[in-house]
Parts: sequence; C-alpha cells; structure tokens
Amino acid sequence: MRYWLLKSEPTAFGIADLLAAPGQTTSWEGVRNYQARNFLRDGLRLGDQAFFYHSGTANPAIVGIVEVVRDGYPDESAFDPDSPYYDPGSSPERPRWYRVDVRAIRCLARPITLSELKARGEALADFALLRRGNRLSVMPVTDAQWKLVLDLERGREG
DNA sequence: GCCAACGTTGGC
DNA sequence: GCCAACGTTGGC
Repeated sequence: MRYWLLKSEPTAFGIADLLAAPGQTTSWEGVRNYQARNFLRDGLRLGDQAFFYHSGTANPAIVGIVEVVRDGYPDESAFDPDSPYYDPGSSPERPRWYRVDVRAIRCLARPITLSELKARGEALADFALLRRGNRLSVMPVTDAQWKLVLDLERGREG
C-alpha cells in the first residue's frame, strides 16, 4: 500500500463535501496536469490511502484521510463540452485524463496546517507539498512522512 | 527545438 | 490583490 496527498479547494470540494457524499465516496475528476495524471493513472491503487489537503484557504492544511476505492480510469468529464473540465483533445478512444474514486476514512482530529508542517524543518524537507513552487494536486507521500503527520496529529513532537 | 507570452495555482 | 513558480502554447 502506498500513500498520497490530494489537494482541493474547499470552496470547490472540501472534506465536508466528501463526508456528505453518497457512501462518502467521490470521483476525483478534473485533474488537468500531466504529472498528476500519471500518478492517477499509474500510481494510485485500490487500497492506497491519501491525505486530503485544503488549499486556497486562510489556513491551508491536511484535514482528513481517504482511501482509493477504484483504480485510475478515464476522466469522462473531459468528453463533455458542457463540463468546465472539457478537453477536446481527449476522447473515449484515446483518453488523455484519468481519475480515481476515493472514500473518506476519517477527518484528522485537528487540521495539520501548512505552517505547522513547514515548522518541522529537516524532518519534512523532502515532503513534496513543501517543495518550493509546488503546485501538483496529486503527489506521493513516503511512509515516514505519513507517520510524521499522524504523530503531529496526536500531539507528539517527535 | 528554443523561448517569450500567457494562464493558472496557491501562499501570503 | 499581489506575485512567484510553473506548465502550456505557438511563432520562428
């Protein structure tokens, strides 16, 4: 099993929306970046877990944990001219974009904010989320990074 | 293939 | 609202 981080702006779709969704499950669609697409198509697997991260807020933070319940499959929103995610370069015959389905596992006991993660310094120096200028909406998380965030949640200072 | 222009992301 | 950091586009 591998770990990941999924970004979303809560004004568009936040953890509250996921918890309110049928089966607390949603299709992670609309990703239009090739590197993130590759992770969705080739990286995320059934049973993998991911942090749910809120971006574009006053206090960007990891707020929950989700589980992949369906491997990558073509993102059909790219085929729909009425969709904001429409891409005429993608077709059912040759899909360009992919998505996965995820289900909520739980909210974190408290949000682990970006500033708190940054304050860890060396311990999270390689955390993709903290890399300068990183804008990826889907990124890998190492076992050690995953554990460290959960330790922070529990209030352990490492 | 290079690179300037442009659009988007996302923290602040 | 500002701006740095990218990714994409398109002329050449």
